[in-house]
Amino acid sequence: MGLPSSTVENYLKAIYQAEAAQREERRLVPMGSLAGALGVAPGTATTMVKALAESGLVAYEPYAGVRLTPAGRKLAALVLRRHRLMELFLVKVVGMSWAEVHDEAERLEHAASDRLIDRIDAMLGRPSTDPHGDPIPDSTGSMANPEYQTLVTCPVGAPVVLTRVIDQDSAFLRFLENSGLTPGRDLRVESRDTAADQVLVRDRRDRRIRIGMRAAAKLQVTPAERRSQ
Amino acid sequence: MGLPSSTVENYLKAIYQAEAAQREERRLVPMGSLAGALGVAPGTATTMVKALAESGLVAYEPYAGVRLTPAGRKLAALVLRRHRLMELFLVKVVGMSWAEVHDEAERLEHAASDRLIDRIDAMLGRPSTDPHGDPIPDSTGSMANPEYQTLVTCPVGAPVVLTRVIDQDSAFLRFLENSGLTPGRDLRVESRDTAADQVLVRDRRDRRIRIGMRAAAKLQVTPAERRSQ
DNA sequence: ATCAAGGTTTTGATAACTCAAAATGTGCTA
DNA sequence: TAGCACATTTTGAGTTATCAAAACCTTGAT
Repeated sequence: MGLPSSTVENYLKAIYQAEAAQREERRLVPMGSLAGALGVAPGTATTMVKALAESGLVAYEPYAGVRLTPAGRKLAALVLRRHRLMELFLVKVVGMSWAEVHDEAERLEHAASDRLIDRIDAMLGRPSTDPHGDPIPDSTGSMANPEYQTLVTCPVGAPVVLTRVIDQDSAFLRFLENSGLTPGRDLRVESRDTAADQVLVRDRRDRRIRIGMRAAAKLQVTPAERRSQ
Repeated sequence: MGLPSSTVENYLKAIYQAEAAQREERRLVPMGSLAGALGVAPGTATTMVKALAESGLVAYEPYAGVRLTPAGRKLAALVLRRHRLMELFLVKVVGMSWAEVHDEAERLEHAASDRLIDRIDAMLGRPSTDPHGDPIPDSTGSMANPEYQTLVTCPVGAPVVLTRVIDQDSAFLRFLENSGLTPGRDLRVESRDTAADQVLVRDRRDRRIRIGMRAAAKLQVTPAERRSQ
C-alpha cells in the first residue's frame, strides 16, 4: 500500500471529525452521516469504508458504523495538521482572510509535502492553534485536546477569552469577523435568554453583541485569568 | 466540460513544453516523446490525446503527432503561470532552495486557486520570471518569449548575464548553485573547445568555471550592457 | 517496389471512485 | 410480535486513467 490517496485522506478526516463532534466516546460514526459529510451517496461510503477496513485504518461494523483504528487516527491527525498549518499560513503570511482559507487549505493539504509543511510550521513558530482556534497536531499526530466551555455554558458575568470557533462556514466566519468575535478577544456573557434564543455578550469596550444560542454554542472560551496557550 | 483534471493539465503542459523545446515551428509532438515526458505507456498517451482532441484543446494527427490549439495553449500557459509563480513564492517567501521547489510546485500548481495565485503574484510584485529565469505568463495566458543566446552561442569574450536555466533536474541545479551559476550572474565566455566538449567561463571575480557543451546549452544569457528586466 | 525496424494505435483488462435503485437489515411502535 | 419506517448494503453500471501486448502504419534502406 503506497501513499493514501486524497480520497482516503478525506474519508479519514471526516471520520475523525465526526468522532470528535459526537462527544460521547466509543460510539461509531453511522454511514449516513459520513456520506453526508463527504457529499457522496450512502452506498459509496459503505464501499469505501470496507476498503479502509481492509487496510487496517478503520474498524467497520456492518449496519452499525465505523471507527478509526490507531493507525487511521494518526493519519487523520496528520491530515488535520496539514490543513490547519496551511490555513494559518494563508492568513498570517499570504494575507488571505479568515473566511476564505478553508476551501483553499482543503485542496492544498493533499498536495503539500511534509517538508513544506514543516517549513511552514517553523516559519509560524510551531503554533499550537489555527486561525479558528483549532489545535494543531504535532508531526507525530498527537494533539492536545483541551476541555472547553462555550458562550452557552460559561458562567454569566465571568470574563472569558474566545479561543475557538467550531464552524468553517464562510458566511458565519464573515459575520464573526464583522462582529469582532475572533479568537483571542476578551468577552463577557451578560445574559442568556433561552426562550428568546439569545445570548447577550459584551466585548472589551463594553459593546453589546447579540447572537443566537446555536451560534453561541460554536464559540469556545476559556476563563480570562489563566489564558491557555 | 468542467474544470480540467490535473491529468489534463499535465498533458497540456507537457505538449506545450515539447513544442517549445523543438525550436522548429509548426512541427507536431510525437506520441512517443509525449509519453516519455509524462512517464506513461505510449498507448496511454494516444488515448488521452484523442480525448483532448475531442475537447478542442489539441489537434491530433494519427501517426504524426499532436499540437496545441489556441484554447489548449492558453490553458497550458496558465498552468505554467501557476507553476512558476509557485516556485518563485516557495523560494522567495518560504525560503526553500532552488533545487527542491520544482516537485513541490508540480503538485501545488493543480491545487492552488486563481485567487491564491493572484495574491502570490501581487506579493512578489508581478514578477516576469521564475527562479530559473523562465518567463511567467500573465493571467490571460500570454507570455513574453524573448529571443535568446546560450553559453554555447554567445560571442566569446563578451560580458553577458545569465538569465535562464533550461533544466529542472535537481542534481544539475545543485551543481549550478555550487558553481555560482544562478540567474542574474555576470559572466564571460573565455573559450570554447568543441573537441574537448568544454566551455570555459569566467565569473565577475574572474574565477574559472568549466562546463560541458551540453550543460552550457542549457544556460541562456543576454548581453550585459542592456540587461533585460 | 519490398521489407524490416521503428514508432503508433488498438485491444482487453484493471484499479479507484462514484451513482441510482433494488434488496436487505434494524429497531421502534403499536 | 408484527410490521413499518428508515438506514444500510448490494447490485449493476459508468468514468477516468492506466498498462501490456497484439496489431498496425510509415519510412528508409535495399
